[in-house]
Amino acid sequence: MRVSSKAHYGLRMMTEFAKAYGAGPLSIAEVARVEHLPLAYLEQLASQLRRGGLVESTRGVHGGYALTRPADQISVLDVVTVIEGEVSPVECVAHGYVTGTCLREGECASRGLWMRLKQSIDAVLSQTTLAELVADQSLIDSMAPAEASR
Amino acid sequence: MRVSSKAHYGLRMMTEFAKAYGAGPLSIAEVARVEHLPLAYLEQLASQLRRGGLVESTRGVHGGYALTRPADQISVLDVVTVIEGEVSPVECVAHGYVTGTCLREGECASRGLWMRLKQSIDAVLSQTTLAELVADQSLIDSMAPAEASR
DNA sequence: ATAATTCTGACCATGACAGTCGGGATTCTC
DNA sequence: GAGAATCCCGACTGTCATGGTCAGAATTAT
Repeated sequence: MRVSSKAHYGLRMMTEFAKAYGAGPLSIAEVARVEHLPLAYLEQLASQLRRGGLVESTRGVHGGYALTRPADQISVLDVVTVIEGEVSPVECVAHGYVTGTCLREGECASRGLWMRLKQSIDAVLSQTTLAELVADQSLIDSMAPAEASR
Repeated sequence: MRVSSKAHYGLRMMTEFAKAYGAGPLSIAEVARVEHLPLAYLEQLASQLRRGGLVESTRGVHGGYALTRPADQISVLDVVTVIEGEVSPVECVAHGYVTGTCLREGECASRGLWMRLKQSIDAVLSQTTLAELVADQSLIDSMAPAEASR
């Protein structure tokens, strides 16, 4: 019951892309720098995000990545799904589940529980967008200077 | 973002114990039989559940395991927690988290998100008790014969 | 040309998961 | 007391996901 740090990294990268949205592509070298994450690893994640359609890339000298749509139209669920695959506590409540695969199907009492759980998780993750994360961060940053001056 | 089958097995075993509650201990051999789960593996899980205080054991010929409290006082969260440890999407929202461990603490915008997520998951899992799972199962069983007669 | 980028595939170390196995300790039943 | 049914425990194992690293190719601005 945890989010992989892979997905977490991906999300952090996406918030950086969100901040840079509209100002040309942002390189992962830059992301690695400000987020203190391993560059080679980010490369992989960025590729996944691109294949998932969340970002588009520009190669060459002033290249980098940019969101394919505004930050308020990309939810955390979108990001997590692209990186970790569908979030589903057990196989039998996944979207692509084929009826009959689970032998216990008929007599399974906990399926309802898992479905409620999945819905609950999906709800939280889909309600939060990258735009909100960025806004929260700005808020935090604006308070930070006072505290950081020790 | 998934529940291990280990925890799932544990839960299934617990519902069997719940059904047998009040009628003496239930052996894991019996559980393995009706749930079609590997006995040797269940032994390990049962030990964990005992160490976690959810069941108590009786050795010897008519031995087995029994819940330490009524099924309506044991939540799914209790079971999952004993087997998988605290359910927490990321380290920094875990119960025993030591402030300062995460370098980004101050400027982390997603922490609020993870806390909401954890709360949401905990809520779903703690609201469902073993008693309810058993009740659901009885309901299913009472409908099943008609359908099973094909 | 060269430097900055993305892109790709291969590689690797570690640990969790999902078991299996062997034998010991306890307790009921005969 | 012998045996059988149990729980108990530690060690072992194979497979897979995670969290990376690395080398080099392709692309593009300067």
